[in-house]
Amino acid sequence: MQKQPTIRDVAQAAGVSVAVVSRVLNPGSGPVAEATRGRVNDVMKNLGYHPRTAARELKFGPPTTLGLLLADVSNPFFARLADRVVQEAHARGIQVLLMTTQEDDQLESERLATLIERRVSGIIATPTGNNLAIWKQLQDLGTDVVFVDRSIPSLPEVDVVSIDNFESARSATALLAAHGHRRIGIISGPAASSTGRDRIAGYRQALETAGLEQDELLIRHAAFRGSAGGDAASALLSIEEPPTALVVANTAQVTEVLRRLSHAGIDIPGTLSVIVFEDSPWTELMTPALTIVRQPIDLLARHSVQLALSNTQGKASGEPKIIRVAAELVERSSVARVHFTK
Amino acid sequence: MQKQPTIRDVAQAAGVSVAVVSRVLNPGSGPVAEATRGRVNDVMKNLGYHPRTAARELKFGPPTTLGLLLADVSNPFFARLADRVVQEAHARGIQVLLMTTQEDDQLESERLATLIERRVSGIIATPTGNNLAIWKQLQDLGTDVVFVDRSIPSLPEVDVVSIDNFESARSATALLAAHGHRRIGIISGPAASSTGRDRIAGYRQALETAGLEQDELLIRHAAFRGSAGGDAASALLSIEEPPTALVVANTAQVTEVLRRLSHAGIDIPGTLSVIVFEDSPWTELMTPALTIVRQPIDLLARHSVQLALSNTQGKASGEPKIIRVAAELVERSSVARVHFTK
DNA sequence: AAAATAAGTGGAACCGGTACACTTTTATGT
DNA sequence: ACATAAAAGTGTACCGGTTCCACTTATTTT
Repeated sequence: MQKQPTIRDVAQAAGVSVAVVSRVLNPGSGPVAEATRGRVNDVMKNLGYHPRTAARELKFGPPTTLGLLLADVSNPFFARLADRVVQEAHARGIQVLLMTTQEDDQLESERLATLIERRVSGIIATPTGNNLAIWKQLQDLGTDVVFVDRSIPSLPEVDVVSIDNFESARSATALLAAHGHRRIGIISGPAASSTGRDRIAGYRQALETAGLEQDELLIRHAAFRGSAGGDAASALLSIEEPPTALVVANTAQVTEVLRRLSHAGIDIPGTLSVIVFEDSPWTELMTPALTIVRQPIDLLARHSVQLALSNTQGKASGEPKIIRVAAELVERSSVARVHFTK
Repeated sequence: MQKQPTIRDVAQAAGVSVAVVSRVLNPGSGPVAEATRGRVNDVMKNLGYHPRTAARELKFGPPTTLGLLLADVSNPFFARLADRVVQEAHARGIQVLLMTTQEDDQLESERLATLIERRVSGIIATPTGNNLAIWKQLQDLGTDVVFVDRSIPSLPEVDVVSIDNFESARSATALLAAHGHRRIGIISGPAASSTGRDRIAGYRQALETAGLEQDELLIRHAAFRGSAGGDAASALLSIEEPPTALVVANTAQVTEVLRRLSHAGIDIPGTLSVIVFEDSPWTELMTPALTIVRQPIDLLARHSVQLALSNTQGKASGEPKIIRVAAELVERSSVARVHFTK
């Protein structure tokens, strides 16, 4: 285990001052003779010298790190978002510190404290909905905060990137209505989440347009974690006049819901037509292939990273940005015309 | 946007020296009167003071950051690994810098350079197989390197955590043989990857034990990325005497293979029995439910983090550690007894 | 009561880079 | 050839923490 060489070691070995080495390290920061530059570079290579980021960051806040605070990376949606965010960031020479909250606001506040101490330049997050004071503090500190997929209404000054939840749920519901379904159920995120509320609103709008009766029994909120989705599905199926179609608008709970339907022996789409908010390759492999709402994760990632670095890159803006990208309804085989049993 | 308070601001506001504030910050580093401690804490709270990690890291290498270098987080296996690694790390107060290589050794070398500059204390990685010199340098620098899921044979001094690839493939193949299959195909990772080789070796062992003929046509290597898996599947099905059973031992390509089989209208398990290395919830939702090899991701993550921090935590060891955890064969419905058509 | 010990605090060097102000060398113009 | 400007290089303060050491005051010990 070698001792790590410092800039002074390099300077001495190359017979120049540290200032010159620093200039070689940061081209454009000052003149260096070609010959000297070559010599210094050689020495650095020989010594295996690598400048320490920590030392560099001490002088200026680092526009070199970004915090990515997600609920749960084992959820494919977040996993793919993470993948794209990391790629986008790397393309800009930025590193990503990944943290997870497990939807726990206590954990969230701890993670945020760490991010503050690291003085990250930006944070991309799926907020739990609490810790309002900390989010505000972050912004006051000049950190670019971007909420992705969800928002917190009481923090209107934070940038938000998400799909158009209202329109996505509306069009999915409308498709079912167009297939003749009159009892359409929906399982969405917690009522406290912006995502959940917007999707329910879109759902209601579609019902209204189609002239269908709204039945609160058909609307279920399920927590993001645990088996809440499965329970919601069971509950929906056991009501007096069960739905003939179902929109699963809680991404995190899609597999839970499907598992429950499968165990209950429900025939899709014979007994129940289904549309899910989930765009993983396996949805196409199912029997039947699932009709899905596809979220353009690439766009979400690109916009998020851009916003999270916008202030840093001088493009400071007055107004908070709200970016809504359109989701795509992909029709496959899990939606059927309704059986007119009565 | 406030100016960030420093330790000196706190010291002044509290009417003490910076040394005292530092002691309050690091309990155990020296005596502080109870009254003083309280006053300093109050001031810190009022000023919204947070010590800068960068400054702290300048004095000692940071045992506070870990690099996680994965091929691709959109692959559910890696995603869940990332999730668990992050949780394990957080439980120890460690942060995780997430990077992806897309299996590209050029990108890998760039990411590694960044990790060196950051002086991370440990790296958990799925190596591409190249960049040998850099990996060696990392170790010389005292960074704890842990390869997870794969290894590089020419770097025997690096710790490795993986499932028992040989045994997993052996038992999967043996199960198929026990169901009467005599033509068993396998799609595995690149021949250059340790994972691919070990799994093939286990496969051969099972065939030998069962007294079955080995046919090189039944063994296919598929790259981790792209549509290689699908092509391998098509190729397998079009040989003169096609297999009646298939082990898909390349985790990254499982969905590609299944998609191709599905499009080809192959009946599973009627025409083809299938076992896949993939432990996502959806494998149970398929029709038929897939027989899988389940990788104990929790264990992989826990051991990886432990090893990646072992030197840091003083538990330096002479010998490189090789940890193999057992994978579990979960029998479901995608394996049938062979049809004796001849 | 004097001496030894412990507790609480402050001063300043240090970590490894960056950048400003400054000096020395080389090139340019007439 | 000489003045002058541009290029190359140096010294050093600084970023924001940590820590060693010296110093003062309070508490014990004999």
